Amino acid sequence: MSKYQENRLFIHNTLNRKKELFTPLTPPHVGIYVCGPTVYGDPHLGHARPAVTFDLLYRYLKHLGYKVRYVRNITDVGHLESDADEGEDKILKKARLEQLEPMEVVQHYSNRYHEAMAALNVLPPSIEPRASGHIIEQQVMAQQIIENGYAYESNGSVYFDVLKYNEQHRYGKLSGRVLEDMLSDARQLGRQDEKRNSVDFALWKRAEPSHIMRWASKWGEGFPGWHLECSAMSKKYLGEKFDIHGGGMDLLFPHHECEIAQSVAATGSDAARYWMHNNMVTINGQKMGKSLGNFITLEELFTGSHSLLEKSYSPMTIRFFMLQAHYGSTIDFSNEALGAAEKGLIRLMGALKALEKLEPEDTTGSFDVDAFERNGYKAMNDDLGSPVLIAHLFDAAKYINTTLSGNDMISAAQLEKLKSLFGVFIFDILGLQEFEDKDTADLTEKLVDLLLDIRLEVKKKKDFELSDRIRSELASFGIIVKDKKDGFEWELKK
RNA sequence: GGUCGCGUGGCCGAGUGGCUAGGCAGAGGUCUGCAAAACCUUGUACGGCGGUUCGAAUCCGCCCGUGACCUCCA
Repeated sequence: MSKYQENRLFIHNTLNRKKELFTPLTPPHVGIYVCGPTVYGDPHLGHARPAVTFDLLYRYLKHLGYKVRYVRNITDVGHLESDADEGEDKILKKARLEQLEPMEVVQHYSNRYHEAMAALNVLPPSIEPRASGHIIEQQVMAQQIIENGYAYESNGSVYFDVLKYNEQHRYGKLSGRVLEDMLSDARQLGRQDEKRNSVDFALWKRAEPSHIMRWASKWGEGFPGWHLECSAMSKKYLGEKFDIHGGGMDLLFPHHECEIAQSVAATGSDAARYWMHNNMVTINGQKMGKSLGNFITLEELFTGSHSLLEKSYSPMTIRFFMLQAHYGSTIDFSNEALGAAEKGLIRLMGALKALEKLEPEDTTGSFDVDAFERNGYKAMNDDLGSPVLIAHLFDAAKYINTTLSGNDMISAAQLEKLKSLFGVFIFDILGLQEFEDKDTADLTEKLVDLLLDIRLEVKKKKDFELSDRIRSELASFGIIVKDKKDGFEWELKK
């Protein structure tokens, strides 16, 4: 019996705003599509949230024994800067500013993103498709939508006919919006002459002569619209109907609403069965934004090089901090909160190490390991309740420490099971890693220097027994000490 | 203005109609040459006002505060 048959996983489905029992379309296979980054800048805190959230989902589903295909795209074309002006592509704009080929920008920031995700121990997805690599698929889908009567060509661009679509389907079923309200609330937009209605959105956009990211199409040279890539690529790799679609809450409207409309218009299927949305990140209670001056990249966080940061925070601290909040809640970053998370993580990892030192006895200790197991899974089954799972881990940590200090005991069976569960929960599911301090190398240097300084003092006192012992023990670790007239040098032997 | 969400002890953050969440910080103690760690003990918590109920922080209404989306955004 697979684990997924024993565990009833409930996930919050944005489609009806309720927690629903997760049942895959074709078990044991699970298909997930998550909206990835638009690669035009360094990865920041906002990128980490969905990445960690859906990494947790991915890890848990795999742990339960599902065979998961996890598709997370890279958007390297198609996000318009603004609908009101020239509609300049973000990546194109960045390329202009930095005098680069657009694909250079894309490659550079894709690499940066991957580095940051690896540091956060976010597993790479099964497939990471790029929008620019799926122009044909997007054109085909746009054409299908035209043929089905839900899109029209206008002056070299193709627009989705939202009003027409809404006659037979409900545009707004995901975000809870009502088309009439949107129409009455419509703002005066530029280029509206091309669109039949203000709410229509582009499937294909004509490229102005200055636009260097362009592809040939039957409608002329242009580039794909904002939302089409995800519909086209999810269909290609997961099929017309798949299990879970994820992304940030900010994408709920219009992005995901448009995806549903496109999929229905093209194939008749509304694509995903479960829609999951992670909530946003705030900094000191404020939305993170470039204009607010509180925009923190992951590298700045890891190195502490931002004026708002009192110190650096390791990738694992960031990951742990995010997991201590439920993915559906906003999470506020502050030095105080991060510092608390860091200490908590150290405590947890300390208990993990303490586990190795415990000596089992014949008597069973007070901790109910079976209940710990049940409660851990129960927490995860309840819409990925990582904060509750972590709370249970802290309870276990307390028991481990109490036992180590001689105030409780543990049987061999308990110990074995606890070790196994700690491994499963901490490493497999939460995806935490041993605390790898980025300063470890620096620390080693300082430590050896300190030890050799002390050895110098010892030598002055002619305690050669101790000084020789320091040298030979260091040598046993591969550190070769070379005495100089007035000091020392040392090196690490390969 | 419209839509949706949130408001929990010094800080972060779960939860839920009646039973200790947890972490960090604080206080007292044990241990200790000192310190740290660990362990033990400790906190009038649930925005305000009404209502439903035997009982609400948990359900309903109103108000206040706050945030997200409505334009690109993770």
